[in-house]
Amino acid sequence: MIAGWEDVRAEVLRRIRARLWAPGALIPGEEALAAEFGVARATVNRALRDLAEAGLLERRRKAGTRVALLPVRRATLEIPVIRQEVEARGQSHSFRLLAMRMAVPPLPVAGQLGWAPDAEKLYLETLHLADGKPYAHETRWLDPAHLPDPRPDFAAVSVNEWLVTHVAFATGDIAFAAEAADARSAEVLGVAQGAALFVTERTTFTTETAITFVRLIHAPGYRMVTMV
Amino acid sequence: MIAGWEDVRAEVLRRIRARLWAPGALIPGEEALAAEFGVARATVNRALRDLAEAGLLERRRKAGTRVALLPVRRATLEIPVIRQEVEARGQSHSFRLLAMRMAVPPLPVAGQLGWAPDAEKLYLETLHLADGKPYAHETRWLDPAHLPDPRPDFAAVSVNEWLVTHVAFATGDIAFAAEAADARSAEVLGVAQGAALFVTERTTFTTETAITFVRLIHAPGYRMVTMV
DNA sequence: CAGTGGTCTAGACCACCGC
DNA sequence: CGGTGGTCTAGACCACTGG
Repeated sequence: MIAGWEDVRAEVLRRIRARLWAPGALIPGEEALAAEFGVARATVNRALRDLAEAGLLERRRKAGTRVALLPVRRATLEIPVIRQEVEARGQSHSFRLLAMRMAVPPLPVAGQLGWAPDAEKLYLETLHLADGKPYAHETRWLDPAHLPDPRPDFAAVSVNEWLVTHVAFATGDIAFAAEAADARSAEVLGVAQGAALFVTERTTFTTETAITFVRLIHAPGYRMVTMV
Repeated sequence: MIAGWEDVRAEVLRRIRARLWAPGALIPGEEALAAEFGVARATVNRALRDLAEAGLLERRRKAGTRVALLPVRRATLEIPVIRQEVEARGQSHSFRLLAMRMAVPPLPVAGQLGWAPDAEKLYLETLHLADGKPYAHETRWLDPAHLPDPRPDFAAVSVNEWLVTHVAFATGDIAFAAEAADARSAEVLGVAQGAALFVTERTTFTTETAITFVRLIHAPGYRMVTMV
């Protein structure tokens, strides 16, 4: 018995899996499916839209709905505040502010953020600890124009967390890579130079200008996991 | 003028950014917002549901809708077939099947997949090339029970691609990590042992049983990028 | 131009769960 | 228990775009 949109989705999914509807094939229109399942068209729409967002269907007006030829796997990553991430592992989080100074960012950084190439910005370096052991080495460039006049005490509240809770949500991009530990990260994290480390880079923009660029160099063994 | 659900979403987002609705605060109910914006409640619902999925709002029946205290950043990764990934970079994709044999998987692999610890499975090793240069080293364990009787010619069609197009869509998990190149990967990819490499691990299940476990060891310089 | 998906509406019922 | 979000319906109009 098909009642809700999740039932519709399940049935459509079954037909795709069973190859009743082969990859690339056109499936019946919303109206037809609504009639077949005995539900409203809006209910079918909800189900098909969900499958399309998952990458299993391709929908175009007038052209109809097709089973995706090469279903793109979409994985959703949750990127929590470091403190949450550490505490979720049952460890206690702490951090040390290693450096905070005004400086001119490297050209590639300034370029990506759309900052003037010789303008001084705030540079922050933080070591995050889990149960007192090095967890991640954070280096960050921050446009101080986005800070309130009495600057927040970043030795008490981590920059990461202050920004998340006090700066307007914005867009940005995230990149992941594997890098060999440089001298500084090796020293800070207590690993050998050249060790393979997982690096996260995030750029955050408000509607127009870049707020911050942060590199998070994770201690060895770090894995980023997601469910599909 | 607010007309569609995207307008509602934009306005709600504006109020969150402007801190008219502070983190943790209860926002008006759907009925109230619908009245204020002059739209149907379903339209408000669509907008708020979208923001909740994005991690900016927390919604609970009876409790109402609150602005998330620590907005979880959610990033959606698209994990294409390797051939698509390479071709999207404007390069030509090719591959070489380096090994294909029946063998007993290592205990951790068998364990994670729920396979009997001493059952033989199909082991496949593939080198993917972009413009003829090593792009990724793929090692895979595959349950041959999911293959048709005349086994597909994996020297002609990459395992990756055959599975995507011929095996029912399923669930699974994905993990990313940085690892030092072992002897084999170093040799195959033409890099020094110990080089920092980006590794993707995927486990794929049908409704009940595991189909395959694949490790993709990317050549140096690989970056996985996502937009938020 | 006509068919398909995208969306809106007004009203309704219901599941959940804080109070 | 009662309020809130979750969902369904029937009908409608519209945007897009393939033929």
